[in-house]
Amino acid sequence: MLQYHASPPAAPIPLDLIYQALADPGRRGMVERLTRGPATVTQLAEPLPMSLSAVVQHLKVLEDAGIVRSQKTGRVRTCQVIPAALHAAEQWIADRRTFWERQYDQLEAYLNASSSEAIGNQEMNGAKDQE
Amino acid sequence: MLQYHASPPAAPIPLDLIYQALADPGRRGMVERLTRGPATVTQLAEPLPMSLSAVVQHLKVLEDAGIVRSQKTGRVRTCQVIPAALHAAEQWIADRRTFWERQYDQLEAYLNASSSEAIGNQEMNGAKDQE
DNA sequence: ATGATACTGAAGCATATACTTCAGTATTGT
DNA sequence: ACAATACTGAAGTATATGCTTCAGTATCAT
Repeated sequence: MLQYHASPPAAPIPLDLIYQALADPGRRGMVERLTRGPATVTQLAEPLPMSLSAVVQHLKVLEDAGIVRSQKTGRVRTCQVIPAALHAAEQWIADRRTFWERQYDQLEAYLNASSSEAIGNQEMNGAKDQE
Repeated sequence: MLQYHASPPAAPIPLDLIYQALADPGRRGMVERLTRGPATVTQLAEPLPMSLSAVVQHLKVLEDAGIVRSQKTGRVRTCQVIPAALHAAEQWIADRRTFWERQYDQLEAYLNASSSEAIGNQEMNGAKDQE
């Protein structure tokens, strides 16, 4: 069975670079295009309102972030997505989500338990305090 | 029933700002702290190796991205996470993932179907390393 | 061989980021 | 009242980002 985790993680690329790479709409457009299949630099550039040079620079950001891989054959550079990096970015958020879901569950429980009391206190502090 | 989607989405904050906000390790640290419960600005600043002013500036980035909300009571500003923005960021990646998973499924199917043939098609490969 | 194609790479430039320090302003504790 | 606390906001500065243009260098097609 072919797994998309199959490629060697090589280096655990820092989330800094991954999120930074995704922060640009042009780069997200490139990723979006690449999730539909491999593409050349020129194809990636085609819908974008900027020079080829600029696109190549964006591509470098994506490659440095480990989101995209490319190789040249003849004069054409073909690019494709590497799922692992995006997966790491998704996972970081998912991990936090388990926390805040629990937090909201606790808040919900608290509100249910004290529904007869004054709820409109001015602070969210009222719900929980720690440290 | 209290839902964490309950808060009004107000504006659909652009992914640019959300990913940009997450690109900084200090800000991710702040989010991480806030997923464990509300905190004051000073509490957020405590583990970070920078001035309070810097932390307040990071907080502004998180608020502009819709990731964090805060309000002041007396002289204390208390902050908490707003799940919606992070959920949007997670969702964007999840949406792409369905594409590349399908893509890999197709590749897998292709490989299975043509396992007796030459695998080295020219599409992505050549396995040319050149840099 | 010649020209078109597909990049590559260096410079330059305007704006954005990530801080710093310093000088305030309300609140709160004693 | 007075000092400590918890920020707030303006400047200033160094580096990073997101482009541009221009001048190449390899292919590839004819």
